[in-house]
Amino acid sequence: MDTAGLKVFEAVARTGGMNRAAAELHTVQSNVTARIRALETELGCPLFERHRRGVALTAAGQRLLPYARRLAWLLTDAARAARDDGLPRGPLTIGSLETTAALRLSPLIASYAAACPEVDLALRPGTTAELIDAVLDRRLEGAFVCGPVAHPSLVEQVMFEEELAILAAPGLASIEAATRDVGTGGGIARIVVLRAGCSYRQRLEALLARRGIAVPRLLEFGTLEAIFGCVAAGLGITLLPRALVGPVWQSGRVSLHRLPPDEALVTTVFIQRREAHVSTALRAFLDHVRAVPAQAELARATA
Amino acid sequence: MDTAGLKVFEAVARTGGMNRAAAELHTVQSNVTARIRALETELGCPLFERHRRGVALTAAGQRLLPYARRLAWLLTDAARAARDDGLPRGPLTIGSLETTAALRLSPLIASYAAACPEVDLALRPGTTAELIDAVLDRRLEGAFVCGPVAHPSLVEQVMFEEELAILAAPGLASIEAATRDVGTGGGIARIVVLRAGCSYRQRLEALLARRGIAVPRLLEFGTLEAIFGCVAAGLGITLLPRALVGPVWQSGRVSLHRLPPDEALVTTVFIQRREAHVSTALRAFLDHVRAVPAQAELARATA
DNA sequence: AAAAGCCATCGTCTGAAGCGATAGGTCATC
DNA sequence: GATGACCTATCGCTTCAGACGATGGCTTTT
Repeated sequence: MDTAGLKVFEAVARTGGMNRAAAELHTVQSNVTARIRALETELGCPLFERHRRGVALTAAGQRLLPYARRLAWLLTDAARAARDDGLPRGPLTIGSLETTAALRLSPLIASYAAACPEVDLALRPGTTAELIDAVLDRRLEGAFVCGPVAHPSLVEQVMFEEELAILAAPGLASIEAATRDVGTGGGIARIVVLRAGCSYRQRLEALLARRGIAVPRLLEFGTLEAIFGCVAAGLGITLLPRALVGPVWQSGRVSLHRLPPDEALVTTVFIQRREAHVSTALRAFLDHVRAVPAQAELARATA
Repeated sequence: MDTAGLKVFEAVARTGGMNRAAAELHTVQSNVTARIRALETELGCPLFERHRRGVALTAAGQRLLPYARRLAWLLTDAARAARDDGLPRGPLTIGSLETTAALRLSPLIASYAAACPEVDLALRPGTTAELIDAVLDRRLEGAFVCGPVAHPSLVEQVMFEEELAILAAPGLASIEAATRDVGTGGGIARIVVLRAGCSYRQRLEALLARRGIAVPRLLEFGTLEAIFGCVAAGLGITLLPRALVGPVWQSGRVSLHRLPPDEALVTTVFIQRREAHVSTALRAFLDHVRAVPAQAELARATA
């Protein structure tokens, strides 16, 4: 049993046919048949049921398939690990919540790019659920998401702690006033969220529910700037990290209502696949993320 | 890059020479050289430094080596998983603390062997540290050890909860009396432990230390029966699961001193390698272990 | 100086595996 | 039911990766 044979097996399983697998592997069908037969002979049990319109995995094949996939991943990881000489370089694709990117990462990207010019950094926004899927699928080396995650094939480390706050139109004296306005509706006051699966949406809905306010209608926007403008214009309220106001947006355009700590505090964690190779580029990025805010804190403290 | 090449690489790295690796792999040296060269060409970086007396791994080779090992393991796991048809059979090698084996597992082994006659069960005793090493080394499929373990490449599940108690010679009225006797020494009273690395030894020493008693001299025996006889003869005290007295040994030969719950309770966990194939034989064994004590409890409750 | 041990290289040869063609089966359409 | 589309199994041919054995160069030991 070798990797070549398992690659053929995986392709047949995925495409559901030996002809299709042969086309994908740039070889001929007879070859695929022979490899599968050799594999079946070696294992002593059939891996596919042959049907009129293709093949289907047997139980043994289904047991083997995840190993074939992991083997292929491990092989690419091995090559990457061996070639990685400790200097940060090459592609680095990580994901992040939109808010974390705006508030925490964007100031770091320029300095990271300057420190590691050989790295091609890609930062993909998404919701926590989307990013977890992408990391599990190996489309991302890791991601900043809303913690805790507690997934058995992921490891997580706490990177930031955010204080969430209600953002509403200026002039509303309290959360209660803001939420009452949302509750009564009135045609203009709604809750404004970034995307349907946004991590902070459930939190805002739960928060309103605890105050006896039915979840009102949603406004959904693709960018943080649109949300901010919308809130400033008095169209609704939203729940976002308090620190976004000030460094990212000028204060005064919205009123900011703080929440009790148990409702306000969320951790932002960085997730990676367990047992995957951590590239030097990623390690350098995480070191950078951890180091720079600490320096900023230090500067503020000594100022 | 394929498994054959990586197997050669692993053998060269382990034996430290191409000739030695060739002998081990039942091939000729020129072949090994060629495979290594091909691997180095493909990866674009040298894997070995050639010396007078053999070869040494470069940094890249050291990065690659763990992947080569994991690949070989994954391959054997894959074959096992594919061949495992859901019927418990084949070899099953697990480890256990001596006390857990005596108290919990020994009554189950006969019924498990009857239920799964095709399984060749081997139960290896050891200390927690030894068993953890053996599981990590893949010499054991899993082991019953003193929890919690909290090792990143192991998963653990709580299987039993034991109440530890001090066993001493009959006639000692209290723990204090027993420990005082131990503390004063007197030439005959010592603490008796199974083995140097025994899980309960540190616990007993800590327990004595909390009572202000310096750790006295040790008596060390290879079997539980020897310890029991030794304690019964008044040579010292020991710390063992309370339930051993009664089902396993006749009571009356020793006096049993209970401890407060925070000192007495220990969990016995079953550990396995994370992401290793769980054989049907092992799954059946764990089901058996979980099911039979429950039935015994039930029988006792309805009696 | 001789021997032993190590790795690199080369030419030879074999066998695993790729290729192409063919056969045999089922299903959909006419 | 004939035909064509589509699938897998099998066979003979061919090719190339890789195993083999011999040789050479190097260093250390005796």
